[in-house]
Amino acid sequence: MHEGAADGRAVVTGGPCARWPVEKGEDIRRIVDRAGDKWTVLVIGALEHGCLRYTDLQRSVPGISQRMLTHTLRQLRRDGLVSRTAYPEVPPRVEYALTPLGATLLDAVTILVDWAGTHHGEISANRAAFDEAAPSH
Amino acid sequence: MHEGAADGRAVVTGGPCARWPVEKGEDIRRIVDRAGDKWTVLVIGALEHGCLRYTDLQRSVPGISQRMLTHTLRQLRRDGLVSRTAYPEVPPRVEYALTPLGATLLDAVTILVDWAGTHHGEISANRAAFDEAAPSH
DNA sequence: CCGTATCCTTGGAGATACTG
DNA sequence: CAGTATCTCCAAGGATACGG
Repeated sequence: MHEGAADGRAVVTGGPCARWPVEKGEDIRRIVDRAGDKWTVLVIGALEHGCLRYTDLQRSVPGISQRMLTHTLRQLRRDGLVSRTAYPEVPPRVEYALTPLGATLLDAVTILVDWAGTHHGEISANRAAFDEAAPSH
Repeated sequence: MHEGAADGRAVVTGGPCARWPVEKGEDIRRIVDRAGDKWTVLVIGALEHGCLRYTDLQRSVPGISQRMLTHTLRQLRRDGLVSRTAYPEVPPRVEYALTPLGATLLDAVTILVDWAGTHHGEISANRAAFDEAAPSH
């Protein structure tokens, strides 16, 4: 880390630090991307209280399309975040539930949601003020 | 909204609970959406150590285009998450920094990133196993 | 009931070129 | 240096219809 630049010139900004999940953390970036995904968050949120079946999930996550529900569930299963249990019954029944790993993600995501809930008012106010200052451009 | 259906039918799964950020929490949903945004996360991550100027941010967040950097910064400023300071100098200089509010978001997001880092290996393994079990379909 | 397959639209995002 | 403006592309996602 060659900061400091002891030449008397402007040092203010700190330079290219980026010890964060860039470069090397491509994988992590993709995971965060998925974890922050709109439908992902809502689906695992819906599974917070226990297992749900397909149609229940559809009802629990208003606005989601079959396509997206199926797709999201597939990703989550693939990552081992939710489990799928199919009962070979006359009217087919399939239940989805969070895995232990999925539960830990729920925790992390809940923090973010809580953050949004806590500061939602402040942010709205900020937006209003900003838009006020910059009418349309 | 004609839900409820008090007809005594199947109750197993818990029904449409969704005491989560659905319906009413449209605002929260949008905030989470933004907070989970790829570039947003990377930009505030880059600002973790202090203020940076425009070009420094470009270097700190490899792969970001000017368009996206400008756009992301605008959103963040609008939400009051980062501040912008322009110095009226001969070669223009503009510095961006996290606001206190932005710092709290960084905390929340860091938890998610840490989660990704912690379970990244496990997830990769899960994916491999899943893809193994379902070759192409 | 539980999905998969297909079409089609929208806007997110990169590349490029230009101003203050 | 610090952006803005414009074009284009592509893929995420909704609607719909069908299969197990």
